[in-house]
Amino acid sequence: MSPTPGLSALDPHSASLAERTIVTLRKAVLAGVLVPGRLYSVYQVAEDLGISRSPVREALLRLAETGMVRFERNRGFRVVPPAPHDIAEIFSIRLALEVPAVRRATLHASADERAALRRRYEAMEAAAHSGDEPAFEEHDQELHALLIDIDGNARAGRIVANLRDATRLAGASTVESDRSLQEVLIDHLPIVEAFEAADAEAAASSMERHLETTGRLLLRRALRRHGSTEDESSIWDRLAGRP
Amino acid sequence: MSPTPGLSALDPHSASLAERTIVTLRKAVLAGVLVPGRLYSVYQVAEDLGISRSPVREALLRLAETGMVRFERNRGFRVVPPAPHDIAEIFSIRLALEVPAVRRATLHASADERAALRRRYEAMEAAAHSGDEPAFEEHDQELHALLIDIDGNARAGRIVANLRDATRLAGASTVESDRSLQEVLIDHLPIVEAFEAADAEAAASSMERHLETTGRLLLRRALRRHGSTEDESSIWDRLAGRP
DNA sequence: CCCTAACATGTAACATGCTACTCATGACCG
DNA sequence: CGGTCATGAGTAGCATGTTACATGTTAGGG
Repeated sequence: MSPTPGLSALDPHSASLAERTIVTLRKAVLAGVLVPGRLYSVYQVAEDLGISRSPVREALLRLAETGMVRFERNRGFRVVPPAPHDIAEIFSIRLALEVPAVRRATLHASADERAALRRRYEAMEAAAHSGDEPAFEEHDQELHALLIDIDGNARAGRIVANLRDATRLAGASTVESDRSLQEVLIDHLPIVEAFEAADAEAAASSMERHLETTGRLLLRRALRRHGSTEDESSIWDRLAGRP
Repeated sequence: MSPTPGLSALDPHSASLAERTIVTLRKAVLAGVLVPGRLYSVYQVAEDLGISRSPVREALLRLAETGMVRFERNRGFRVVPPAPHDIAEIFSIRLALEVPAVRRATLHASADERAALRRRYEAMEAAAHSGDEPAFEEHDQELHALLIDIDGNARAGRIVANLRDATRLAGASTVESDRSLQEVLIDHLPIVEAFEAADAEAAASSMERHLETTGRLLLRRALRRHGSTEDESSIWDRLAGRP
């Protein structure tokens, strides 16, 4: 059969409804439409979205696995902001995965990949200058994702993406109160520079520093929000310490 | 379609039905009741188990997330044995997570926890001596789980458990062909000894050695099964290398 | 004989029905 | 007045109905 160039596909076959619902619900949570702590029902959400309960339940189950949401049998479900301990767990794992990933990625990156990372960083930069925080967060996420992609470990990529999701609630709208976008931006710069210079060790240690400062910051916030008097460093060192 | 003999009876009577179905299906896969490659349907499995499609679908979706199973829209689902690349991915992640976890666990373990680990090892030992491979595998899994438990990172524990599951297919019934239970057992001994001696560095490096030898072994097997001529070390180093 | 397309079959994905449970409320009793 | 218990509303979890689609089969045209 003769191929028909230019007629490849009408969009990547629209994902399943459940899949799209995950995205929708994530946005709703981040936008504050779904308030942490309040009790919701699958019933109600399905009606609001104009779809049936099945895909909604499926989406929520997925989000429940990341810890973003918790089901209460015969009661409903809640959006749960991550507790301090969760933050520490998450960043401990991210440190373990992303630091070696960046080291390997730096060693094996192609010219195209270097250019792609640079473009991501410049997108972050632009978003920072125009003060577009949602876009900034988006590009931040994708920069991290790209590095893991280059490393070639798709599973690790999915794990890290899920972990990031779970922490979004702890950071999102309060980023600017503690740290300007500029500060977060320059936190990433050494990673990108070391990556481009093919200095794997420098890239790895830059990533380590970046994740540690970000993690500790979010941990402090979570402790404050919880009204806990516990010490940040003791929790951090216990779970994410690297002696 | 043909029935699936040997697939019946939901084991424990607790938790949700979907949860129990996950366990049942995992066992069915490991026992070879659900054959890799063959096309099954939710409909059929539900009937064999004497329950409805909902919990079965939910369970399969969970297993699909770990990569143990793959859905094909409007076709059915398959059990997929891990490809060589998957094995390398999985062990790369396990190395990243378990090595630091053991290091921290060793530093912070209580006397009770030391005793518990010792008991696990002795259980492995007993299973090895009596040649009970399923029990051996079980205790092996639980020894690793216990170490992560002691580290206190529940998320990491779940991640590693899922990864282990995904590789079970690659190892399971063929352990003895390449390696005796005794060999696997003594592979664990230095970890336990270092743990008891509170020598964190030794425990970490023993774990690293253990995971590397096991991972490489399973990788070789997967390559052979795939009829691939690719080099074990090039794949391994690319994904799990630690320069 | 090859190619095409209508058709039949079987399925995941989605929609809807049903049930046992949780919990708030308030009447009733000590 | 405080505590117990019926009761009713509302839900997750499970069961079942429905739909759109991917694929194997086969009839029909060249």
